[in-house]
Amino acid sequence: MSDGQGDAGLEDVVDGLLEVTSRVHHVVCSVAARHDLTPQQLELLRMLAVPVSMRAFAEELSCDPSNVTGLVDRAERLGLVERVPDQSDRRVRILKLTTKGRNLRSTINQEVARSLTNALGLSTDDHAKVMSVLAAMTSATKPPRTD
Amino acid sequence: MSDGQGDAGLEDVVDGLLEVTSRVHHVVCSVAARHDLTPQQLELLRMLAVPVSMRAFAEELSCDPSNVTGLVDRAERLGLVERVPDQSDRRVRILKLTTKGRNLRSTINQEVARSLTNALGLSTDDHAKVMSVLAAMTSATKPPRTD
DNA sequence: GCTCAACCATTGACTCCCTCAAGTATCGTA
DNA sequence: TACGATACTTGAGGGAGTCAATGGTTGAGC
Repeated sequence: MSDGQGDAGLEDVVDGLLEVTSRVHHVVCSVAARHDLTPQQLELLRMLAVPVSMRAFAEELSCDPSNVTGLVDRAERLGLVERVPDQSDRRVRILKLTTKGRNLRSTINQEVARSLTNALGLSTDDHAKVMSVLAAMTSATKPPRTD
Repeated sequence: MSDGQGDAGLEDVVDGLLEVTSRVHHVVCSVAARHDLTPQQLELLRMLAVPVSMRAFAEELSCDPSNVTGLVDRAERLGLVERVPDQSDRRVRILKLTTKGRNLRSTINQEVARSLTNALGLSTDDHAKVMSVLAAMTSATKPPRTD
């Protein structure tokens, strides 16, 4: 519509991408709600496959460290995660899932996979083709630079 | 890892999907921040291509109507949107972009498209292949049922 | 025509998410 | 040992979101 015809399909790709993103978000919220979690708490569980420091976690999330404090406060209150003091540096707290947290993480991962499959019809698609498209997108630039 | 080999690739597809979703979200937040908007305000602009009632908007967003009130309050304060009383039903307020809102919407759409292209390497991909994958996902089930 | 249930939008109370600015404790180094 | 960096926390403040309750409006039945 705007300039030529070179990018004829780009607008559609962008719209499709945003639509898919919206559906994924919807699925994630729905699974989270089922377990009385916020989407952020669910994301915290997903990211804690391996213990990390508060600092490292804030960087992975690209957010302020003080935000992680609050996030972890609430997750700790739910008994999902614990702060373990680092042996070599007493300033550092290592975030680790509790047994309850690990179990919930596993359950949630399964439910997210199943719900996404239903919501997006993943099972009826050619996984290889889908993967190649997704892989191309995520490998384009390693750091999530936005511009 | 879990059961057989039938779903061998599903876990990877899910992970890839969540990774792409995360990157898209990051891009959207970044574009929004550039214009002193929250991601939700940006989404509001995107969705208001055509005027709708508060009620209809809440349904599109799958959220409580009172949330829309707040969202629109802030957008109105920024001069991006206005509430127009409906002629045929005086309970209803129609949401309409102002000229400023329409201009910003257009700018933002371009910026989102450009940033997504950069962040996900869309330009180097085969648009047709990407579109066919995205279309399959969004057409799988019309209503965004999550389960 | 009048009444009453249903409906649209708003308000207030509450929680979570998030950022920024300060503050505390610890580390590493000179 | 003193000092600048680093890791985390705290407090203030605002947006996002839900729920319950309220006011104005509509529409259907009597």
